[in-house]
Amino acid sequence: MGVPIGELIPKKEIELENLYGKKVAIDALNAIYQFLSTIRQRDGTPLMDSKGRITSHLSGLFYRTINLMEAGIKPAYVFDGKPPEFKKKELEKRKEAREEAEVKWREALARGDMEEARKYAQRATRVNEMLIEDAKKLLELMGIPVVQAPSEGEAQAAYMASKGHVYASASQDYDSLLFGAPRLVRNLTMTGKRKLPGKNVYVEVKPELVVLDEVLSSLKLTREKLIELAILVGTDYNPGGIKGIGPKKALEIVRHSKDPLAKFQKQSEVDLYAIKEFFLNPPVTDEYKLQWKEPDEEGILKFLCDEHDFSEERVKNGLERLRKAVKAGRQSTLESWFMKR
DNA sequence: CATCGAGA
DNA sequence: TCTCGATGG
Repeated sequence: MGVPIGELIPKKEIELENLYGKKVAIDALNAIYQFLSTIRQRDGTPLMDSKGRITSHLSGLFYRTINLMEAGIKPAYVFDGKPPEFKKKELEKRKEAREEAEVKWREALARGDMEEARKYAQRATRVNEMLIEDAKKLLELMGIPVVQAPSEGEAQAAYMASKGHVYASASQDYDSLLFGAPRLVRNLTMTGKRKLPGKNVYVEVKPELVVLDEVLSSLKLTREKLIELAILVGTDYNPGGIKGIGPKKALEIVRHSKDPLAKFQKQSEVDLYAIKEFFLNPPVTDEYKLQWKEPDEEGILKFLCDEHDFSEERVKNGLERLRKAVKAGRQSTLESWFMKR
């Protein structure tokens, strides 16, 4: 699940309003996972239509995207392409963890322990091709740009941000910083009240802004050194990192060593230099169009209500808000265009 | 995640 | 008007 360097990263809480008028590239899979794991009943069952097809992600995408648009934020969703070969190990590890969680989910259900059941159900969250296709279809109907990354979505989002085509990359993970995103927004798809795991306590979750330059200057590192640090503590491509090395130690090592990967390469099964190269120069594409169009309201009603049993009243209400938000966005884009001259 | 409505 | 728990699909 991304790089465990959160404790080293300076970040500042912001308000949604601070992102008014900004375009952001959202890591679609990251968002979909969040929706799938949080939008559930208390026993952990996800939302489903009458045919048993999961709809939690559609609900989350639909309402959250509308809320972002209403806040004047223009989201583009970036979907993963083919994962790099050296991610296989991590993907297998995740699959095993999910299968284990699924067993525990069933056990907790049988005991009638709903709290535990929900916890493990969340961990058992799986994303398949069908879910992705449905998500893309909904976003396209909504007139929201869908970007297909050749490889990692985070890398593509970072590229778009570094080009200045979007203000920031949005994800829970810090990987896009390694990929060179000048700005990262966290908590964009899960802002609001959230239950703390374990305790029955709710906290207000606000979006966080992470600025790459500030990260680097506060840690006194270059981006290359930050990548090396990440590789020492573990990335999706070398899960677990180097045994016995946590963020603190890793920071010392990369600060003082010219080539920190060298002495750890022999005790590592994976090619650490290949990982570094991947973070520095990931496959990305220029083939994307960032255009927010009028939603296809009839298509959305057909898709969400007829096919997936959403409430017509709620969807129509959402569409009304979306239509207004798109119009307001147009207006503000036009204004700023005239302001520049 | 979101919305909704009951009850303070 | 606000908070909270249930429900949505």
